[in-house]
Amino acid sequence: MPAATIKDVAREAGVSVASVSRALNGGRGVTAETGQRILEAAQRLRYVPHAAARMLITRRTNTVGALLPDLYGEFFSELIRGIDLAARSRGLHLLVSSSHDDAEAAAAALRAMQGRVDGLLLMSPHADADFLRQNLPQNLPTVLINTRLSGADYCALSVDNDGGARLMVEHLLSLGRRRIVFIQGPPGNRDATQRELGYRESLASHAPDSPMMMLRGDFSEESGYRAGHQVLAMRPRPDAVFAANDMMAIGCLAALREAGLRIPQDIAVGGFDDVPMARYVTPPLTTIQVHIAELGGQAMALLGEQLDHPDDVRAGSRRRVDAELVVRASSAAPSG
Amino acid sequence: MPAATIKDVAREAGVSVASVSRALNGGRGVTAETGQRILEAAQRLRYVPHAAARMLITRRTNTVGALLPDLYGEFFSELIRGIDLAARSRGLHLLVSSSHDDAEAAAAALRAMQGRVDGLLLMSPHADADFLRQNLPQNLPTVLINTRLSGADYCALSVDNDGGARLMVEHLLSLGRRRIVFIQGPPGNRDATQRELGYRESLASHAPDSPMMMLRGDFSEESGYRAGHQVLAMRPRPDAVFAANDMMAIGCLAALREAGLRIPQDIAVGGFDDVPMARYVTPPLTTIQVHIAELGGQAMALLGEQLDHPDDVRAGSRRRVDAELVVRASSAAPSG
DNA sequence: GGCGCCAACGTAAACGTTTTCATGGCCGAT
DNA sequence: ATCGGCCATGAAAACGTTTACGTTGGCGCC
Repeated sequence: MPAATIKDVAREAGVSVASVSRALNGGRGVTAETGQRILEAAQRLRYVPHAAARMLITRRTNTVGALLPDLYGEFFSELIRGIDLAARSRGLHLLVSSSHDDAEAAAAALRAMQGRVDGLLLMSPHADADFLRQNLPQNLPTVLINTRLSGADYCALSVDNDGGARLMVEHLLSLGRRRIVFIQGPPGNRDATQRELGYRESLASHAPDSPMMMLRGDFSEESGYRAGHQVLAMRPRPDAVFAANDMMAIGCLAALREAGLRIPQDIAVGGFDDVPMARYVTPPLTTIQVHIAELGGQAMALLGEQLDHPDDVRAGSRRRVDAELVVRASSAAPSG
Repeated sequence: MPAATIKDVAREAGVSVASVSRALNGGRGVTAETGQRILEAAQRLRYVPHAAARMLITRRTNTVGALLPDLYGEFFSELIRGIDLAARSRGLHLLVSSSHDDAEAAAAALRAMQGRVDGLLLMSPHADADFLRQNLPQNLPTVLINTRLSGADYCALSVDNDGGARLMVEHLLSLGRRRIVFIQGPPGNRDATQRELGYRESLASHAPDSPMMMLRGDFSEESGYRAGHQVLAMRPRPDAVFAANDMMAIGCLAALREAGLRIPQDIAVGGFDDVPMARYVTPPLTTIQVHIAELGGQAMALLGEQLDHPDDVRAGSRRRVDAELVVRASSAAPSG
C-alpha cells in the first residue's frame, strides 16, 4: 500500500487538495470546521507530506548541510551536537558529510549537497578563497567555521584561540612565572598559529622582559614528549610550559615527571582544549576550555539568521566563541 | 540568475530534455557524440540536477537517516565517522538527528525523517518493539544498532559485549587471578548487563571455583572510585577488578593506588571500551577495544543490502562486531 | 432588493526530473 | 529494392505539492 497523498486526504475529507494544503500549513483561508475535518482525515490516513514534492515547489529543503574535515574525537562530536541541537530547535534537518581528505573530495561533497540544503556550515582546511569561489554555489547562505579565511565575503565563526592563549599566559605570569616556553602546533595550522600569536602578544605586552621561547611540535603527544626533553635541556630552565594543545602538554608532562621535576613547583604546565583526559593526568592539567558545542550552536544561529533574512546579507560578519581558563594542579599547587 | 535546469542544458545542446536525462544517467540510449555534446553543455552551464525533482519522480532520496540518542564523546563521533564513510562510498547522503531525550522526541525526529530517507539507522534507548511498530514507517529499511530488542522483526547489529567480557575474564584467569570482582554498570543498561553476563558465563565455565563478586556502579568515574574503596575493604582481597567500562576502571585505579596498592602486582585492573584516556592513565589500562567505526560501517553495509534488495527481506538478521583484548600494564607487568 | 465585497473554496499551473511511448531513420537481410 | 527491426531521439505524462487565480456564496450597505 503506497503512502497516502494529499489527494487521498482531500477525498477523505471531501474537499480539494488546495484546502488540505491550506489547512495543514497554518490553516489560513479555511474554516475552523473544515480545518478540523481535514486534520482528522489526515490523521486517519497517517498522511505525511511528501518532502520532495514540497521542496520542489517551495524551493526550500528545510535542511542545512555540515561539511567537516576528517576529524576524530571529541571536537567533532561536540560540534555536531551543538549544531544538531540548534538546527532542531529551528525545525531544520541536518545533512552531514565528514572525512574528506583532500580538496577534491571536499569539492565533490559540496557539489553533492547542491540543492539538498538551504544553507551550509563549512569547516574545512581546504576552504581557501579560491576553493570557495570555485565550488560554492553563489547564493547559498554559508557560515565558515574556523577557517583561515580573512576575506570579507563570507560569514565566519571561530574560537578565540588568540584570547585563550593570552588568558593562559597571563595566568602563568600571575603565578610569578617569567620564563614561559611555548610548544608550537603543526606549521600552517590555523589554531596553532593563532595560539602562538596570543602567546607572543601577551608576553610582549605584559612581560616585555620575559624571553620568548618556542619549541616545535605537531599536536601529537609524542611531539610534546620530545619537546619536554628539550625543555629539560634548556638553561636556565623555563619555569612554565604552554603547549598549543592538551595532548602535547600531556606528553610534555610525562617527560618532565620522568626526569624527576615536580609540577607545578619546579615547572608549571598549561595546555589548550580541555580534552576529557586533561583532568585525569597527574597532576591534572591547567588548560583553556572552549565550548565547542556552543561553537556549533552559534554557527547554526548565524546561518539561521541568513536563512531568515536572505536579503539582509551581512556577509563579512565574524564572531568568535570565548575560551575560558581552567586552572588545575599542573599550574597551581592545591591550596592548603 | 536562477540555477540552470535540464531544459537549459537541452536547449544549449540542441536536444530534448529526455536525451539530456539519458546522457547524464549512464548515457545509454544516446550516441557517444550527442552524449559528449550534452555533457559539455551541462558543464558549461554548471548544471546540477535538482535533487528534489529527482526524488519526487524517482522515489529515491539517496539518503539514509541516522537517529542517535544524546551521546557525548568518542563513541558517537566514531560511529558517525564509520557510518558516513560507508554511506559516502555507496553514494548515499547522511541525515543525522541526535539528542532526543525522551521517546516523544525520538518519535518526532523519526516522523520528521519520513520521506526524506530511503533507510534508517536507529540507535535509541527508547526503541522497544512497541515504539517501533508505532513510529516506524512500515516499509522503511531499518537497521537497529545496539538496541535491547530481541524480536526478529528488524535487522540489528551490536557490539559483542558478551564475547568481549569473556575475553577479559579469560585473560585475567590466564594470569593466575582467581578472585575477580566485577563492577557493574547502570541497571537496565544493555551493554552493562551483557558485559556482566559475559563475566558470569566465563567465570562459571572456566573457573567454577572462583567466587562471583559484584559491585555497584553507574559507568561514572566516581562510581568506580567508590567501588575501588569497597574493593579495598573486601577480605580476602580480590586479585583483579573488571569494570564494565573504562571510566569506572580509571576511578577504581585511582582509589587502589591511593591506598598504596601496586598494580598489577597486588591487583590487576581491566576495563571496557578502550577510551583514548585508557592508555594514558598510570598504569595504562588493560581493556576491551570495540571498533566503533566498524560498527557504524557494518550497520551501513547491512542497510545498503536492504536498499539494494528490498524484496529479499532478511528481517531478523543479526550481526555483531568483534571486541578485542588490549593488554596494557594494569594487568600485565611490563616484560623484562 | 440589488450591488459589491470578502472569505472560503476549487481549478489548474508550475516546480524539474525520469520514463514510457511514439516516431523516424538507418542498416541488414531477403 | 523492399521490408523488418533496432536504435537514437522527441513528446508528453507523471510524481505530490503549493499557490495564483477564478468562482461561488453570503452578507452588509445603499
